[in-house]
Amino acid sequence: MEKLDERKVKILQAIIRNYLETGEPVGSRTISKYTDLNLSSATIRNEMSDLEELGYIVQPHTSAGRIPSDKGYRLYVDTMMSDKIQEVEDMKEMLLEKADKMENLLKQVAKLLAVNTNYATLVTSPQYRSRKVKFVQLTEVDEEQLLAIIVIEGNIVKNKMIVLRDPVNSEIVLKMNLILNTFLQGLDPSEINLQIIKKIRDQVGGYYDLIGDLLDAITQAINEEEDIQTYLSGASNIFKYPELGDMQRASELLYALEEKKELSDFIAGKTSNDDETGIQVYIGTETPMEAMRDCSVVTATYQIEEGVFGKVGIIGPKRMDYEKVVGTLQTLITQLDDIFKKKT
Amino acid sequence: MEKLDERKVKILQAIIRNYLETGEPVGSRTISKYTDLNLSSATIRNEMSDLEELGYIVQPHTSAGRIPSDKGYRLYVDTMMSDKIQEVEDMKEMLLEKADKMENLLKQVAKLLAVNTNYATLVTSPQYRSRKVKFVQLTEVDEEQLLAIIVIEGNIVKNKMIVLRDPVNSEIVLKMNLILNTFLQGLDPSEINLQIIKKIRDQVGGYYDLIGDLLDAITQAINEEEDIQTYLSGASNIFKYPELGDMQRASELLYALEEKKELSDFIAGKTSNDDETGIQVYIGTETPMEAMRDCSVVTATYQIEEGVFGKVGIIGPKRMDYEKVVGTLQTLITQLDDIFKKKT
DNA sequence: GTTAGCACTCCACATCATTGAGTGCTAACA
DNA sequence: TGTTAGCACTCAATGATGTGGAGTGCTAAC
Repeated sequence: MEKLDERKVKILQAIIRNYLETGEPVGSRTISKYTDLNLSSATIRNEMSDLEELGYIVQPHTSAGRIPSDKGYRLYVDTMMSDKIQEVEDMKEMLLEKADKMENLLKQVAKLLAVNTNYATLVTSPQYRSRKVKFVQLTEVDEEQLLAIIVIEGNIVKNKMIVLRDPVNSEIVLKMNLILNTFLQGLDPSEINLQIIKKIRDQVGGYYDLIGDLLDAITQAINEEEDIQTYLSGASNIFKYPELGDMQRASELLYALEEKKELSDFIAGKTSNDDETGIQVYIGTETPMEAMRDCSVVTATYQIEEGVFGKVGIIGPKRMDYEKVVGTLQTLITQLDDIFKKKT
Repeated sequence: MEKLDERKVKILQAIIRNYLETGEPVGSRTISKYTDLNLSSATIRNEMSDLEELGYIVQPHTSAGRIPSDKGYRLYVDTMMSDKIQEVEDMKEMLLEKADKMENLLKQVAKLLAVNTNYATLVTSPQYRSRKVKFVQLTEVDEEQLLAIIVIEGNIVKNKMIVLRDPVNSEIVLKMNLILNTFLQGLDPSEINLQIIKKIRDQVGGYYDLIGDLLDAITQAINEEEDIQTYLSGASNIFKYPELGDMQRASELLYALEEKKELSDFIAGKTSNDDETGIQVYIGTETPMEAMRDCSVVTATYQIEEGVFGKVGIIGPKRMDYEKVVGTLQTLITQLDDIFKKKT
């Protein structure tokens, strides 16, 4: 790739900035006035012609101004963005207000981001890597039901009701409690196999059905919700950007957002590696989804504790305000870090 | 209100049916051919003129056909709908597949409905009337944390981590367990007041901070999620109906759907009274929301157990296929009933 | 009471001209 | 050699205009 001289860079920057604001193709005269380069429109035209040849900008049609290409945006995001400082001080307060439950917190985050940025946002629930059993606790609810509480590494609490086939007495429950804990502590659900079951059965002697039911329930509870939850907010913001707005496109896009599967796979999938802040930008066709060819996606990774990650994604038009979005995400991530540190 | 003679009813019915299918204003000639009345278009015109005067149909503009008014739809829904039998046999199976957790079940329901009907659907989580404590169980997690598990009437399980200010020993935890249960069993969160706290403090003697923290955590856990959750699905279906489709409208509507508060208040709010099946239909301006003036909403109530209700709402264009929607909801409700009965 | 016929209305659609923003190119200038 | 002014050209957007067709209302005849 040819290196751009400084003037070309400035012009490209001006074009992108202007386009981000207006959403309209920008012409040479505009740039001539907009920048402090003091160049006539004609000169700009020549430069723009070059920039187009190099692939940084494109013309939607012959007699229109230029708009940035994906390549142009990419250059802008990679090298030209100044680190704006963000004024999202109040975010933290608002976050803390309802942050008592993880699920609510994440919903809150999604909404907050959507309102702040005017784009659609997607937050995925954290993915717990480790699923080792910390301890199990059985409690009698009534004659017919037993409540199993399972605490997993990272203090995730799961619970499951077990319907009893035969009545049991408190003594048995106590015994079970003890035995289950001895055998299951520190185990992964994948490690709960027939051998373990056999050992437990040998220990207890009898109650085969019950043991089977219990272990079933426990593994089920642990594995439950393995499918990452995703929280979507601000989808209606899509309509604020006319370039996404012809029914057809908007419909597809909205469908893609609703049908979160593919999107959240994409967002959650890649662990960021190149950027130390964990923020990544996907422009246009850099996203894997057809419906999003006119969009850009900015993702960030938050960390709850060692090894427990979740993702935040912002979906907007290609002309999204990258600086603001990246800035907002950066502060958000630090805020979240603070909150989680405090909680633990 | 004047009574319509049989012929007028037939014509009105034909108009509505036709409009439901096509979404276009329907003219006299169409009806003349469409029905088995063997009347010329001129006669139909006269009748239509009458129907318009009576307010059952309207003309979007002078030289166009007629479309049903809200009043017309209302009559149709109230009296003219034949009870179609629905072919949603497979629904039940699909439902059971992932029905292990209430939240997942409801999401599943919303999605299923959206896919089946091609409208947007909204499901609200059940509202538990009774919040009486069944029992409480404290467990030590580690030196710094205590896990409180609270089971509420209806076997709703809540849990909460409590960070300890001072270390405690197992003996104290056991004692607390016992005392908490004796005092809290059968109480509503509103009944946990200073008197109770005082009584508990007297019993334990000391550990004032701990008791305060515990009771705080417990009441918090009980009240948490009192705000009804709502699950939205199939919002992108909106775009399938051109009459909702000019950007402006669609945007407002989508926003209303996303900003679930108002909508879910409305859907959850009224307890159905007039229809024994609990299914209610709101047409156009019968809904309280401005953004939905071009929509109809059909709601149904499901029951988990005595006194525990949730709602299901389907949002579509006024020309929604009322028969199908009502039918589908009816079978859904019975399916849900089955599932919940089985579970308990 | 029903029907045929006709004048009328008005939206939808296509056609056409106009406008204006923007370009590319060339020639002149510094 | 880089910059600029000028000019012809392109093309989307806009608006005016005309036409066709679907549909109505009304009247007169059956």
